[in-house]
Amino acid sequence: MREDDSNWFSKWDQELPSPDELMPLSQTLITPDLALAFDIRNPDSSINNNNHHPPPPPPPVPIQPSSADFGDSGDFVSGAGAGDEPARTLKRPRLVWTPQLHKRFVDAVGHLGIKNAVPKTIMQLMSVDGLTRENVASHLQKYRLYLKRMQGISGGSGGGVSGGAGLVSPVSDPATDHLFASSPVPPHFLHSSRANSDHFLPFVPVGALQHHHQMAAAAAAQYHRQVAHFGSPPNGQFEHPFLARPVHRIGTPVTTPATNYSEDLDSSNGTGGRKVLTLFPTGND
DNA sequence: TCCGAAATAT
DNA sequence: CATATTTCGG
Repeated sequence: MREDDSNWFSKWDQELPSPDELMPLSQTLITPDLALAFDIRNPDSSINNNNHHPPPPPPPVPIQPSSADFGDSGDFVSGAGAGDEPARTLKRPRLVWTPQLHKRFVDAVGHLGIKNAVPKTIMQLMSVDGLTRENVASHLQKYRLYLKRMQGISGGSGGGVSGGAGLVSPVSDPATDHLFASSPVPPHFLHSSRANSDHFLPFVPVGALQHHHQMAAAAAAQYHRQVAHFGSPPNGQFEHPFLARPVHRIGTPVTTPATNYSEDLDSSNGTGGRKVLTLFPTGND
């Protein structure tokens, strides 16, 4: 009996290319644009890490910077093309759920249990800066649908598919695998509500008690449209998250999967270019 | 207030 | 078309 028999995610460790996931849950979700805006560049060479104060200013509350002119309609800054002001009207761009991010999501849900898997809790457990409840809620919704779908198909509790050829696909459904299908799904997810508070979790709710942080997040000027969009293989391993900077680690002799390429995919799509902020996990997942 | 699903936008 | 955001009802 292995000790990890109960942990379904333990398997992932082996499957995952980077088994070095020993860090407590705590990812600083930052958007590239944000990082750039904040001037958070990676000091090449040299270990940086200054204990000195953190980067300038995470402008805690960019929102409502000055209550000088609001209150009455009239500020329709519609045009503003070039130097737009991100100060007000903070419209968060689109969130890109990367496999890694999704994994975290599933992790949290798995440990909480479907029953307690509520957006707020999940969000807190994930401890991902920048992630908001809405984001999680939306994703959670889709996730539940996905689980239900898969269960209905493979479960076959209904019985018989009389007449029509049932045709059940064990895994990887062409119509279902867009993101969830590629992510590990806890087997015992849809169990009946079970008493909670039993899953021993090696999890450390770091975000649970966040220090006094005041909703830092987004805000910053968004200029260039950086779309880091890495394609996702149909049914292959996830690719490594693009690193903001080549933080070459000494080890890693082999590996070095060249699969990581940030090609500039021309956004010549119907809608044209789109600005998307991608949250990247700090570290490897 | 928060969660859940629908509706809407991209 | 798929996915994420926003709105609406409980």
